[in-house]
Amino acid sequence: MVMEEKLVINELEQGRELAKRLMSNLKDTSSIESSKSLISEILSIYQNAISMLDDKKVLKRSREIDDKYSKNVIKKRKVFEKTEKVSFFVGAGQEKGSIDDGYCWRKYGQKEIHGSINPRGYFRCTHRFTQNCLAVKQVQKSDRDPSIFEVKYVGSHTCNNTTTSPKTPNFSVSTFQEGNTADEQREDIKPTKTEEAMMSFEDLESKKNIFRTFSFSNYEFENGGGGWKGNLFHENQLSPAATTSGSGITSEIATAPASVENSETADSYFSSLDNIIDFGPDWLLSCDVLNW
DNA sequence: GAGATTTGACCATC
DNA sequence: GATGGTCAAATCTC
Repeated sequence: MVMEEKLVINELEQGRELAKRLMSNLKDTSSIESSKSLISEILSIYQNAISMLDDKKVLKRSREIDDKYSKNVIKKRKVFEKTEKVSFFVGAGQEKGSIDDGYCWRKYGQKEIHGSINPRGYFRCTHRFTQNCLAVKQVQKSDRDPSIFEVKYVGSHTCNNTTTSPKTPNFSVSTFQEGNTADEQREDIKPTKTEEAMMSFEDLESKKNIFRTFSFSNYEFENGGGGWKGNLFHENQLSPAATTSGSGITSEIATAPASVENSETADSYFSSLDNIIDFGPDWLLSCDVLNW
């Protein structure tokens, strides 16, 4: 085990001890201030641990990219120069119908993913060749909760075309952005062009709201409409309505814990943390206390 | 017939 | 060698 990993483990162990103390404190309603202080410490420790892991990852990625260009070889397997990956968690009851995100997607592949029950669908922008739009998304039904779809966006739209007028979909969203620490993600959320477009038509009051689980009605769903060209919402062909970049380590994770497993970064962190601390109702309470 | 989806094959990466 | 991402021919839908 390398030194950095030992340090991370040490940090997490400290967090575990603090969490235990926090649990004891929570039984005593008179020690709320003390609990808040402990929570701050815990968060700081986890942030350190995550940052350590992130630094390692960034260094590794940097080496990969350097290798790619130094060899001047075109790789068929995509090496994303842009690390913007977003996961969406589409709520229940949406297997049928459509969520129109205003962009036109074309499915170009589907794969059985090792360790996953459900296949992953691969979509790219219809205008890929006409407008050189490199936006891509991957859609996979959650193994834990079949009513949830996990959607990963890679790249942003450079095309001008949108398929329809803006829609108001009904889905829950949880996001994370690869390569950023949790605090950076919360405080420095910069949407892509796609995201800006989506936010404008969804009438979201602020970027902060994106990181709250939300749902609102969708006319097409509720009326059984066949938007999105009438066929994109069979199980692996959905198109969620909004893209947001930013943190996955937000309250969304806590509100949709069953859905983070395929996230490349946040899920691994949280699956580990989950073994250390039992994220129960108190955890959600803690998030509220800290204004997450 | 045009455009979208399906699916097996190919290939890069790990 | 296993896995995941993409290609492209076959097929389907409108």
